[in-house]
Amino acid sequence: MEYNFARIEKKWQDRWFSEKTGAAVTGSEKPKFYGLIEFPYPSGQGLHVGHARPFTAMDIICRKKRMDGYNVLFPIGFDAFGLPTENYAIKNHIHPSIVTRDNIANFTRQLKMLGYSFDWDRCVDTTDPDYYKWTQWIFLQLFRNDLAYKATMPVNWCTSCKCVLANEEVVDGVCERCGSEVIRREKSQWMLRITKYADRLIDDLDDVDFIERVKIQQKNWIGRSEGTELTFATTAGDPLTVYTTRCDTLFGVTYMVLSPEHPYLEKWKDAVSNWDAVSAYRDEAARKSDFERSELNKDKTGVLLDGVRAVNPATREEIPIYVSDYVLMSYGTGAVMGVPGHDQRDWEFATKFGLPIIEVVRGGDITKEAFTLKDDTGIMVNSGFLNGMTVKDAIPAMKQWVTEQGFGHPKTNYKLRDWVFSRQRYWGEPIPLVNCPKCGWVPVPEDQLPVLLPEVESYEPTDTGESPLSKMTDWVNTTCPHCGGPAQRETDTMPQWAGSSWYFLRYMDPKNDSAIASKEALDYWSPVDWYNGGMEHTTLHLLYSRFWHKFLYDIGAVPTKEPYAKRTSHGMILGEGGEKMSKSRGNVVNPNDIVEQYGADTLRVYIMFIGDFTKAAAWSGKAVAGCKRFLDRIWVIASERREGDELSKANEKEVHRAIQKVGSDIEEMKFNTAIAQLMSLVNQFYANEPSRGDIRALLLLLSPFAPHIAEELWELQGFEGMACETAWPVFDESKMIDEVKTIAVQVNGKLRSTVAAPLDADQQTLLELALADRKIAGYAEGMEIVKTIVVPNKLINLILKPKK
RNA sequence: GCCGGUGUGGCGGAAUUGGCAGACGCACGGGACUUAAAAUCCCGGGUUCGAGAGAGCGUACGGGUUCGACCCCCGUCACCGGCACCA
Repeated sequence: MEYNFARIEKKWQDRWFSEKTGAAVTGSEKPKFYGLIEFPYPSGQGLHVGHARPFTAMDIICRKKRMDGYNVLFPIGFDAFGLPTENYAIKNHIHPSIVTRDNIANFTRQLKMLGYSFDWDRCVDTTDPDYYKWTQWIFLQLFRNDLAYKATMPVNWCTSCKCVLANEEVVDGVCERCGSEVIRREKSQWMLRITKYADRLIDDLDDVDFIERVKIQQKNWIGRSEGTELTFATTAGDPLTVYTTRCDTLFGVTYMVLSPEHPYLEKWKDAVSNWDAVSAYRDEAARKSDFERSELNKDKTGVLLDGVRAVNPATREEIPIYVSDYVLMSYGTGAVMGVPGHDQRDWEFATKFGLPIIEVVRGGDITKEAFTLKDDTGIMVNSGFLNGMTVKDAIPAMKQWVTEQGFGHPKTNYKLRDWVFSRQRYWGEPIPLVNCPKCGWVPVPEDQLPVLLPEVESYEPTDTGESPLSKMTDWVNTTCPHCGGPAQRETDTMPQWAGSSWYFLRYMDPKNDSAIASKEALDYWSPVDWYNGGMEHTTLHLLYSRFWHKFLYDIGAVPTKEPYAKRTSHGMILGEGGEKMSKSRGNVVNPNDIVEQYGADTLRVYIMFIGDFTKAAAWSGKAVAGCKRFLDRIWVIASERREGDELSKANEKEVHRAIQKVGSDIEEMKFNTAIAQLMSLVNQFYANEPSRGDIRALLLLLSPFAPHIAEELWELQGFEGMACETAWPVFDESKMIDEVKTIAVQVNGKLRSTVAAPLDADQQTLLELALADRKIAGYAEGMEIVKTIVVPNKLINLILKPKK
């Protein structure tokens, strides 16, 4: 009989979906396991082989967990709001909701074709009003708790998408999505106060099992730094406050710098004698994008503020104040103290402007570059009461001094900024607020949610930068929920990150119409036990969703502080030549083609065998065929009716080892070596005819990886039920023992021979066996044994030296 | 520049974390079956020298620790990812 994968895969998928073998049961007595993958964006291109890697991995884990007796929640959904769909809709004059519906249908078909054991009854779609009702509800809670606010600020503006971008969406000065230029633009935007959660987002990482590089990347992104705020008196009267992490260098401050956006510039206008030059510099800086301003190795530029001077509180000396765009308004206070001896940027500025450079930490050569080391090697000099101390001691000493003197105080700063939450686009969740001339911003009452996205004629972006919704006057004009007077709806929509910030909660109870999910479901399923996803989401989705979840925890809406107990990450699938897959390179592999040619099981096995799951891996068409060959070999050996329900004597050792190895490899995401182990087992069966019991074990081990062929062979062999619903086999360590061990024999640390020895042979026995070996005897000739090192059951190393 | 990561045959990758480097697969070579080819099955293989038994050299490079190092330590180089005038 032939291995007809197309027929078999269709047959078993129909059966799994009709019998709902992937269904999760809220409240079951079994232990629960919640395995999560990042739900896909349903693009027009359809499923990519890149999706297949993490999806197959988590499917294998979840299938194994079910066999281990867990009540598994393994859900799927679609993150369907967003720009590509909207752009496609505009270009082809099809409504985004229709584009979305078609794309979801296509994705669903493809996901089912790969045999993933999702609980399809829990499928969510972020563009479904029954879903985004709750996205809007969460926004309203944020608003009520003063975590959403409107602010006019310079924002990143994509010139092509005609839309505001979050900092995270700007990559190398261009739009992450379309690659167009991003400029700065003043706009009034809804903001979320993620910065209020900065400390908890860092500190609570200690309580979760995330891979280390995710934790480090999140910490770096949040960028907490412990420093000091210092206040300098000025001749203009206004005290000037700066932030520094090196208050120990205060005696070395020889000038001050303000950012071009610093409010004091306007304030000091009359006191500044060269205002024209200052004003011109400021205007020039304003015209530049953030990217231009921060371009690599740019020469320092700046202008002296002629007429105002600051006073160094430590030395009491007057020092000049400059304006320069190397100081950012958005970090710290927008002003810095210049310490050219011990900060490289200050050193460059001082060198260019001929400012004095004072050494206050000994250890470097400040005529050549700034000496920036902060460790114990530096000793304070030219620094009054700090002289002779190490930098390490000087920092707290200075902190204490400035605090006592009233010049400053300790201060923590963060690189993290608040989250720009508005988008001037159509295809997103409407922000459920009404602007009333009398009452200000008023939330839409919760019983009126969802605020539906209105049907519009044109959803094209406007040149003014207003949302397309602003043209819908019927929809925009409404009454104030508070005073009943005429008012206007907010026309901005939410960013794509909104719907994905809480979707894992909705899976727990997806049809609930009175809450994001029932308390019972939240208590039962929380937290997500294992979340696997891409590293590219570490500082966006993963951080945003942790923020929302902590907020929901604070208002009592969810039972855990953290949403995800464990986070792992997979490597990218690259094209055949090791380059990123892209349409322009023409190296994109379509899963449909692979499934058609080899079947879903082959694709699943190959994508897991391709290499280390955590590292990038290049596609190989030849190697796919090798995996098909592996399944063919299984078909041949397992489709034939076998005798004997026990494991065969010849194979039992290898079977037990495989049960152990495959099981532990799945837990550790070492899928490639798990499959290698299965291949070895099949090779073993080709050498020693397997019993029916041997085949049974093989099929169970195979079933998470290649579930269709495993079920078909399971049925052919006449085993009961379905393999995917059978318990994972148990290994017996005592059956895995070799009675005879091959022992490596080293002479002076070099491998010279191997000998066969009984299990657990002692040193004396091993020594005798080694010396009985012809080659070793040759080496030992005329030598004496100085030392013998034995690693039980592994190795004996003889240290020899010539006899005197 | 800073923070992470990686570097092993012709190729993808293994190595119980200090104990026989190269599992498993791809590609390749040889054999069996076949009129022939494909498919399948069996065998082989790091590299150099050697007819051979065998010996030397081998985990990016240079040192070190150790009876013993792909693994630990110090230094260097290359590539990948993230951040980047964050004071």
